[in-house]
Amino acid sequence: MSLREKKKIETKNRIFEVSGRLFKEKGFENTTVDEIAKEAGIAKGTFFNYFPTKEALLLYFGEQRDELIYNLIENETKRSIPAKEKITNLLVRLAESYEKDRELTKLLIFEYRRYIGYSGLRPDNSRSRRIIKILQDLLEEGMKNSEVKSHIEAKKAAEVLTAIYVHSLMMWVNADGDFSFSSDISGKIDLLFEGIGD
Amino acid sequence: MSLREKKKIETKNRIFEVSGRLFKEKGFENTTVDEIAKEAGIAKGTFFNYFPTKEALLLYFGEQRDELIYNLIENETKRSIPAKEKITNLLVRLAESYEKDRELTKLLIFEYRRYIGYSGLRPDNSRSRRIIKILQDLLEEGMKNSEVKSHIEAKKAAEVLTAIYVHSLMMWVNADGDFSFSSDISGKIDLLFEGIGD
DNA sequence: AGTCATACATGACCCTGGTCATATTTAAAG
DNA sequence: CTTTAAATATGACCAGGGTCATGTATGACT
Repeated sequence: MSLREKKKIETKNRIFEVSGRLFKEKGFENTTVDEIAKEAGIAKGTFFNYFPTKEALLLYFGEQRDELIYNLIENETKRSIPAKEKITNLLVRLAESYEKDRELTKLLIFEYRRYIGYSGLRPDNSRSRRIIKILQDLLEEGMKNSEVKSHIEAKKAAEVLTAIYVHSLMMWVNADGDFSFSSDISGKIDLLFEGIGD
Repeated sequence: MSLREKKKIETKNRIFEVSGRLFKEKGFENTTVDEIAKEAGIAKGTFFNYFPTKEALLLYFGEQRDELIYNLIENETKRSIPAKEKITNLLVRLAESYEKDRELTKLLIFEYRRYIGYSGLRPDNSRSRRIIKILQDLLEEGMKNSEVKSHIEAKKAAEVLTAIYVHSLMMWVNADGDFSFSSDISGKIDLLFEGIGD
């Protein structure tokens, strides 16, 4: 590893850490790129060598967290409990991981979407793709164990679960602890498993 | 109505119409407040007397459309067909109303979420509250007609339906006509009505 | 009709995200 | 060791959203 590579990694990390701190202190909008650069000890223009836009910091934050969480969670889904419980635990666990940095999480959820919406890029959307894949696998496993009806389309059901999760997460993040995510989403997953048609 | 009130309404409408046209032509980001103001025949600073931010145009656009659509749709739900079909028709109808202005819709969906996220207010959230209310009413009616299980919590089920709708709408808007919203959401509503647990 | 208060219009200015010509540092080649 | 190439750093500058001191138009009151 050359000096260049080493310094590059260090600088990027320093920018990332400084910005994370400032976002928590003052919020995303009230934090300027200029002050991030100053605190990180670089020129403002240099910032953009590392992150293409201010919002890209949020994406990076999301990526960093994802790597950590999904590995933990994928291990967890290997336990021998019914599919429904696994799914609920997974989604509750996911939500809990956001508790520590609630403000950043809120920003990530809302700004991330804005960024995608404006960029004109077809969102790779690997994040929700990944959740859907995990849920789909769990559902297919549940089919093998006769816990999930075998004729349903697992991908579609996984998309429904993802929709429930995302929507509930947004309500929860906004509610500032006014209700229990766990019992809220459990109730909704119950509805899906049991069905509401008479 | 004084001359002042009259001119105020006219100016606001003119700004709104001009901006709507420019957004379609060039996109939201590529349209500047300066050119909107010029085309509307006002000074740039005057624009902000009518709309607090550029993004507020999107919210206003959403409000205007809502008034139109919900009235049409509330009438439609009075027909005598099963609850499930009513719900599906409602959501498909809602989505179809966005077809004409797909790009604006995409922006509106994202911007609306951002607005909620940042408002710091407990979101009155009248938009999704309204959808949830309509869906809840439909579900309760379905309970009376033995089309929906009577022991379920209608509000929670309505929230699940809303989550499915919003998530599917975003996927559809992003997919640029790569799949049929109608059959996608019908399949998901089927899953919810039938249940996936074995 | 004249005066005063209020609402609205204006455009110069400010701030911030981002750009890019220029300078500096590091690594590779001879 | 010297030269060249590539990578990175810098800060002046630009564009666009938004602000606000100043000017103008309208309405209410006498």
